[in-house]
Amino acid sequence: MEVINIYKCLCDEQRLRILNLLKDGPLCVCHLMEILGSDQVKISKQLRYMKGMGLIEGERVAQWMVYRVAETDSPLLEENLKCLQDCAAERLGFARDSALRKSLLAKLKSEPNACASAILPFLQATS
Amino acid sequence: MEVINIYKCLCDEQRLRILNLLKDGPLCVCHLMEILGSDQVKISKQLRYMKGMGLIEGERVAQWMVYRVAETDSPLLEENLKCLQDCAAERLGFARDSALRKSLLAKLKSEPNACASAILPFLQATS
DNA sequence: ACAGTATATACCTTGACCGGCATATAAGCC
DNA sequence: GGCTTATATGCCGGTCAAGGTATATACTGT
Repeated sequence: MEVINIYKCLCDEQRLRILNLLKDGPLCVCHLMEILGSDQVKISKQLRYMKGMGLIEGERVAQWMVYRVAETDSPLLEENLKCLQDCAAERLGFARDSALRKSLLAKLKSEPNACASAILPFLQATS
Repeated sequence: MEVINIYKCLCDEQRLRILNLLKDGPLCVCHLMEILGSDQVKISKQLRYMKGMGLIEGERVAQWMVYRVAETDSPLLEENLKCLQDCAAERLGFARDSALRKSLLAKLKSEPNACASAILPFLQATS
């Protein structure tokens, strides 16, 4: 995970919001679309970009792709995501996004659909 | 100091090196040119960019421009510069740059020239 | 094999930034 | 007012990234 690449990912608001969501646990594309209120192509492109930069990893589960923050030896990204939560949360709507994420996952647990049953095993770690 | 703007400045290696130098105290353009081994136009453009983003401030002293990291309420930049020193110093040659900065300032103090006598008052705070 | 869902990619246009070169501005010195 | 030094800006061509639209791929279920 190259220093410059980390910053290249962090310098876009949509990517920041995605990373803020993924730092709390993996999500699949359809969830990101719903939480961020964006369209599939835009999200896919940002994910591809960040994957190319080594920040995130994707794993296919049936028809879905589950993305997560990549394991790393550099504390830089982790440190930034933590710091952002304190000093920029409201500015970027992180709280709203995280709340949406939480209610979305809760709904998936209480009313599992196909997608939910496919990805829930990956989400248990994060409630 | 906008979060995104901070990251836009941090995602370029030359700008990172400049910020790493300025975090230890103000410098003028000619010193940055010498330490970074780069040419005047490139340096000036990067400084202008970062000034536009609110990361640094410039002050004219006679013929020279003295640049420093802007005062800020957000700890994000400071936190990153600190973190970079630990986790990316060698990768980006920070140590070499800082050593050059130190020897340059030492030389300015022992053999003051026109430039030195103009900017030394601004550098006292940082040894 | 076919249809449907989820996701990725290709192509195009636009805008941002970078490097190189030339030139302009600002200040000091004679 | 000219000359020099220090720094900034304008223009241009190249590259990279973003948005939009269309299309391709991967997987599932029948």
